[in-house]
Amino acid sequence: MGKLREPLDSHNCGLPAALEVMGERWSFMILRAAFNGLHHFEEFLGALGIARNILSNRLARLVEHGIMKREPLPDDRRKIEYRLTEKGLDLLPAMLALRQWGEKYGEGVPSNPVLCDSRDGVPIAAIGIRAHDGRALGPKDLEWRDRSDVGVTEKGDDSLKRPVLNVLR
Amino acid sequence: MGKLREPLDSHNCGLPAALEVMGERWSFMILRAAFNGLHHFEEFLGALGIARNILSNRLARLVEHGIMKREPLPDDRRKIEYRLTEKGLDLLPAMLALRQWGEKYGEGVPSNPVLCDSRDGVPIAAIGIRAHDGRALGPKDLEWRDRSDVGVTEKGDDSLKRPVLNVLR
DNA sequence: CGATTTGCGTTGCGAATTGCTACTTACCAA
DNA sequence: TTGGTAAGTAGCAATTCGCAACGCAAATCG
Repeated sequence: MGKLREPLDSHNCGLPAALEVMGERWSFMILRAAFNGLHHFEEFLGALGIARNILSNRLARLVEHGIMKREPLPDDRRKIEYRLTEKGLDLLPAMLALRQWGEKYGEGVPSNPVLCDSRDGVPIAAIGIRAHDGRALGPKDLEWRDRSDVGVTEKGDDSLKRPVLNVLR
Repeated sequence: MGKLREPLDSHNCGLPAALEVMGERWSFMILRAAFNGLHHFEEFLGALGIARNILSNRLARLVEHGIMKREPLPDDRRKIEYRLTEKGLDLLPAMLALRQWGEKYGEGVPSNPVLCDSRDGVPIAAIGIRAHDGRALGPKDLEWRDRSDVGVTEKGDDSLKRPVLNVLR
């Protein structure tokens, strides 16, 4: 039957790579705190209910993977500033998508604060899937295609195309 | 800028709610497998390198939280079909955002298969943050605002003051 | 029919991870 | 010097993970 059954390991998917760090407990919560303006060990410690050794471990791991950077402050050399790197900032869409999902299905938890367009102060749109030209796409507008088949044929060989909706039913 | 320091617990953020299930190990990988068309216990078991008891536990938990549904097949009552629910399908944007991030910063892992617009077969756009009207936003176009401040006109512009809850989808 | 295989799940146990609490080291301030 | 703060470590209990073996009902085979 289906020829398109893939190994699912990290050789053909960025998801395992992403989860290597962000899949660990507290990673996303630490990141959220960082996005909300926290920068110091004791701040994270107070805001999340995390144990010291775990926080220490996670921060080291996030730094190690280039998601946060660690630099001692010159004016008080006890203090260490943890800041998001570019790589860390790039996780914002994933984090917001997760948060919006949790908010949609959670027990009436209206998230706060809310991320807004600074131009007009209006909250951002829901994170969603869009076509290359920006059109919003729903589950029925989507299909998995083999990478080698992408762009070359438009309506030629459909043998490698799979509708996403067969997942639903 | 100093006023916006929030408790970060699950009372004002959907992220902890989302992580309650999806933060556990293997949850995202199981979901990815489901999105790729796997439906049965032994299929998941073979595709991911997961232990039986863990898979059993995770599937039960995903079902328990309404992310997947479990139904025995009538033609072979040994077989159980695990399928994504609507709630599970709604995790696709978050999963894709994570995957794209992992792919961007991973060791040259071009993900396969690729999600495409079924209308023209072109791969979808990168998951990103957009304004309510669809404009793509960068990190510098964003600001956190208290929920009570959104919708009540800012900068004297009343044309956009309608309370935006779920603009898109 | 009886024997074997298949699909899904459970149990037991050692290993790894987490969490709690106390301790340490470096620094600043009086 | 004394006291307090910031970051990190150490020890130990509790939880979770992972592997292998076992259980069991439903299908399949001879």
